[in-house]
Amino acid sequence: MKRPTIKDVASLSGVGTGTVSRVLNGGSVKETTKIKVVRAIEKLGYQPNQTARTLAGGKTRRILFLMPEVRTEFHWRVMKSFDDFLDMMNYEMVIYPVFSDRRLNRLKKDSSLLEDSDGAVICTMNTGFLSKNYINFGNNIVLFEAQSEEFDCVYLDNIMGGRMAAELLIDCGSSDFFVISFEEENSILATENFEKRIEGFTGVLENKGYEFNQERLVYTSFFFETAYEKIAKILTEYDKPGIFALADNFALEVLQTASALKKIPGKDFFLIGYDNQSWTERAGLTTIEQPMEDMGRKAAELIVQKIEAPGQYIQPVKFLPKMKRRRTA
Amino acid sequence: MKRPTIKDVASLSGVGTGTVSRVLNGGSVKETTKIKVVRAIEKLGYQPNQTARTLAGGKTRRILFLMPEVRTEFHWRVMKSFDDFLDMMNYEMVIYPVFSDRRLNRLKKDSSLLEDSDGAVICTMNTGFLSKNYINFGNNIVLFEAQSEEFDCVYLDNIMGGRMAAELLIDCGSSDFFVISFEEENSILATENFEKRIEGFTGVLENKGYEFNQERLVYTSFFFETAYEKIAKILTEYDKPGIFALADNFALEVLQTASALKKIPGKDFFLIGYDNQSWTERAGLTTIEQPMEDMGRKAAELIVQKIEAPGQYIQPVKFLPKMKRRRTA
DNA sequence: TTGTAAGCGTTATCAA
DNA sequence: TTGATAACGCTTACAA
Repeated sequence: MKRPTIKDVASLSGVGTGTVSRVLNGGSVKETTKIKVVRAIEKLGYQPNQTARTLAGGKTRRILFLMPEVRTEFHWRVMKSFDDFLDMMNYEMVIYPVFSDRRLNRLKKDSSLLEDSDGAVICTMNTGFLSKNYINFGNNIVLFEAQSEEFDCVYLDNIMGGRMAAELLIDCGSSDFFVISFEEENSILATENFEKRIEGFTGVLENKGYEFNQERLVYTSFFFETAYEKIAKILTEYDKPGIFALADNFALEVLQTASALKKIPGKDFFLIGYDNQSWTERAGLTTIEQPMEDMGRKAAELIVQKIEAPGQYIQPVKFLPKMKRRRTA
Repeated sequence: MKRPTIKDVASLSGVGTGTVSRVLNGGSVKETTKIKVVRAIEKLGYQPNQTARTLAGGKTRRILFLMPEVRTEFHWRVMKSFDDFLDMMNYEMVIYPVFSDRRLNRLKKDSSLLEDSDGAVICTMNTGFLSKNYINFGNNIVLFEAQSEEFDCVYLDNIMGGRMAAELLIDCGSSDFFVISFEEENSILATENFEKRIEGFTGVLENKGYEFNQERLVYTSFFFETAYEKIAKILTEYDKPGIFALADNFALEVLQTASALKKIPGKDFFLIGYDNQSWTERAGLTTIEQPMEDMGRKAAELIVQKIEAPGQYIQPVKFLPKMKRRRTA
């Protein structure tokens, strides 16, 4: 049994296909005919064919969310907030995980997925590939966690975040400073964000005459704690070291190492995280907040705006970090 | 500037569209004309329009992966392995995260997304909603981490996993047994898997005359460690307790609690995790392996098979858990 | 307010 | 081996 088409609906309700299309898409139709059509639709269990719609120039009401990473609390919360707004506007979100170069190349090679979407949000990704014109996104693009002159974008002022961390740590009385960062596994993941945090951080230190060199940059990983020894060394060899963890995840590792060593945060050492993840308040971790929900929602607003009112100017939206001061610094 | 179509290629190379289509899809074309066409394609930078292809009767070569959870190592690795095979077969994977009832209802209400896919894999979800016929998936469905008579499915024998845990813990000499589980946040997430682990576990205990009641079931959460006190109590009040953590995540919490309490795993208490996550070997955690990569690949094989050779029998594929014995038990 | 018909970019059939 | 042409199911002028 074949699936009913718009023609079946039209003939069953005794109208033209144009009329059916109009009731489907909200054109003006007389109330009585509308009722006839709706009844036929229900009777047949008709569902419009999305492929045909797209080909005919219609909208999909679907937005593609490109993300190189989906496992972090940050991305999870951004995604949910993004979806909340989209749902309200009657759009649908689909995730395209870009966890490898291969996935990215696939997208470049076959852009049908993008064409089947009204727009795309590109999240936490190196955007170098974009300007190379590899991909024709049809212009409905919003960048997330990236800065750009050419595209609408939503990002946090990471340099300021780094500065705030340095200033507070200095205030606390530290004179030896360390940064905990991570080793990237995914070359697509935008690391500029982390570099800017470091830039802001070391900028202030230099300014105030403190030393900082590459040896004070410790690498761990997002999902496995791998820097125990190095952190332990910092905690034991320095007096009141000031540690800036570029993500709350890393701060957790410091906290646990300290706990094993019986070092007390806020007294024996000072620690600042980044993100303001949900567990940090309970843990008493001083951290730099990223307003994830606000940022996710803003990205959703921008992409919907672009779709529904094309031809606007590029809007770069900068969010400001906020210090959440708690026990560790 | 409009994107070139097959017509542009045809006229530039002086052939008909049918011929171009044939070189694109591997029909028989004379070598010399083929060269002309290929040259035109390259010159124009022509890319076939997937939407038109689909409408003209083709497939989308796209598979939707429905997941209620994307943050765990388990789902991440399954997803990657799944994608590896799909990519090899020239399919494209897209994720539809089902992190709320609302998302699920959306899918029920508007199934265009599903129709735009050649098939769907439904992962770790309560499948009750499926039999209600809410969704017409066009029959290309594979269930993952769920058991069913009506659908192809890939799952692990969780009852056996539970049994193996109980037997080993008994062997180790424990006589007090505990299970660490989690509190669900997402009603769509299939909890049957966890229930079956418990079922197998307690089944063996009862059989061998050991007591187990609800009070010995401790709840924590996947992403936040919330059971410190309860675990500490178990570790201090019982002699050589045997602890079965229903996921490695929970086992990690036990390990950390024990470390703070100076209790030695494998001596003061025995601990078995579940999954065989990548950090467990280094940590010396005894755990029950789920062959994530094999399972992901199998699901990919099944869905491709269903798409390319329809009308097969339902295939339920059961994987067997494997004990990875290490220091903690 | 409505129906008709011309696209949208392919694939597939059928003559040539 | 080819080219012309009819689908595929919809949207959207345009005319009535």
